[in-house]
Amino acid sequence: MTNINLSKSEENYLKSIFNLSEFGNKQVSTNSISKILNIEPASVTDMIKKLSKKNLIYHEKYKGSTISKSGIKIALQIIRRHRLWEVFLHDKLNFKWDKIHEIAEELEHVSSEELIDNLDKFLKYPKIDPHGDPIPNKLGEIDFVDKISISDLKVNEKGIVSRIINEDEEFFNLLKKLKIEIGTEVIINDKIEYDDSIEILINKETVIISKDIANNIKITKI
Amino acid sequence: MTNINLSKSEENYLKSIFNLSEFGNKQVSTNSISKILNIEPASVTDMIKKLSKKNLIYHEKYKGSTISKSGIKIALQIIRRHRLWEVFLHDKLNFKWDKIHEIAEELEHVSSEELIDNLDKFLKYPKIDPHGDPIPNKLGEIDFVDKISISDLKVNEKGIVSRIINEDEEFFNLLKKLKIEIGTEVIINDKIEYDDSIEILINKETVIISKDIANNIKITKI
DNA sequence: TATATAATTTAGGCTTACCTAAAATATTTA
DNA sequence: TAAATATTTTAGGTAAGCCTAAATTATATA
Repeated sequence: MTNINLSKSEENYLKSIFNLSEFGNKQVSTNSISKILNIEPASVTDMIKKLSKKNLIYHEKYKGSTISKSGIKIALQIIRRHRLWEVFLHDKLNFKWDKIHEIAEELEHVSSEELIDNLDKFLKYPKIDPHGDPIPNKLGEIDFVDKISISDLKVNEKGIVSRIINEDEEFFNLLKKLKIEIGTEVIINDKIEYDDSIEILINKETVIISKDIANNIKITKI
Repeated sequence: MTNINLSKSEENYLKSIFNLSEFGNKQVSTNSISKILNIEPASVTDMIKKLSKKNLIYHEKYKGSTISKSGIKIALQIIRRHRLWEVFLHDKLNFKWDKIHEIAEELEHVSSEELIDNLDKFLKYPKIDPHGDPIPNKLGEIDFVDKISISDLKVNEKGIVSRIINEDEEFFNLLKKLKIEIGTEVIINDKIEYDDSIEILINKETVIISKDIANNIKITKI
């Protein structure tokens, strides 16, 4: 079970396929990979063939791709690297929440296992990254929590912000404005039927957020 | 004066050419680049053309290559990244002296300037890396010191080990055996004419080292 | 200085990872 | 369900960065 050495491209495809597959459970279309990676469908087909030959994914012509057990294992390692670097960049190098993703995209492809394990130790084995996403451990084990977003709460229910899905700078700025960060307590005041927007109470202030925003903020119900 | 974005290959060539040129002063042969990078001379010629077109080096057909001002500037930035990462790996992640080079070879190509500046700050602006090599600052300024090696000392002269040139694991193990590290005080007991080996006193122990070993250990005369 | 040898370059090829255009297949809709 | 549309694949092409073999130029040596 020695680790195969994958190229940066192969790693990026595998990571995207894993993410799109919802932890390996869904078949992934060529088009969706194309969109996420900003690469033409024809090129995606090429890479799908390559990854299939390496048994990292299974592919049914014209139907879609499924990630294999070994593919998942590798994808989780890449995600582990990415999230550990994000913790480092945020906690140690004082990067802002919205800048870390881009740099971690590069760092995640430096593949020394010893490097990542030592980094993990140095950071004192963090469980989540600065976005609240769980960090897989050395074995690829990961906590599957926080599947609830603000929009899943009912009126008067409470939650603590645990994870931010959208990593764009604009979204980051919005959250800053709303004074929402990981750990913030949120209470649902009202759900507005007209457009599914939600009135919430944060830090004693009432704000209305759209359904889309609410979907992007995961919480732990309390 | 925006930074050109170079590929990993281009960066490696530029760094090698800079190193071989002795800070830009010497013309570098195609063959010497080929040997250092373990790439066939014909391929080196290809890349030389590419770097020439970008004005990072000057090339005279069949004669050799000289690194340009802007080439030097970029090379120093790559060296800066490499050495800062080495400090991080050694001081923060507790990597052994002989393992850091290989990993830093990868990390040095992650080119975010902000990343390197923040790393520099986090490490408290170190002046030398774990091998004793000086770290260029943000502007590419570098201390040119430690040009003297043990073999340059005369009998009875003293020095403090400041820099280890050879970065191989074997050399590292040898130094460990000899109890030589950066900061160690060395006194020359005798110079043996027969093969130019040198008898030195370290930590009250007398050892004889070959001229080659002595050449690879730079010192500050005291 | 002529010749042998060494260094360098040119020419042509390969793989990776992308592309566009066209063909094949699947899905939606009338 | 047939036609229109969307998705996916195939075919053929490109640039980067490497390769080998052969040609060219420089250097060393007899």
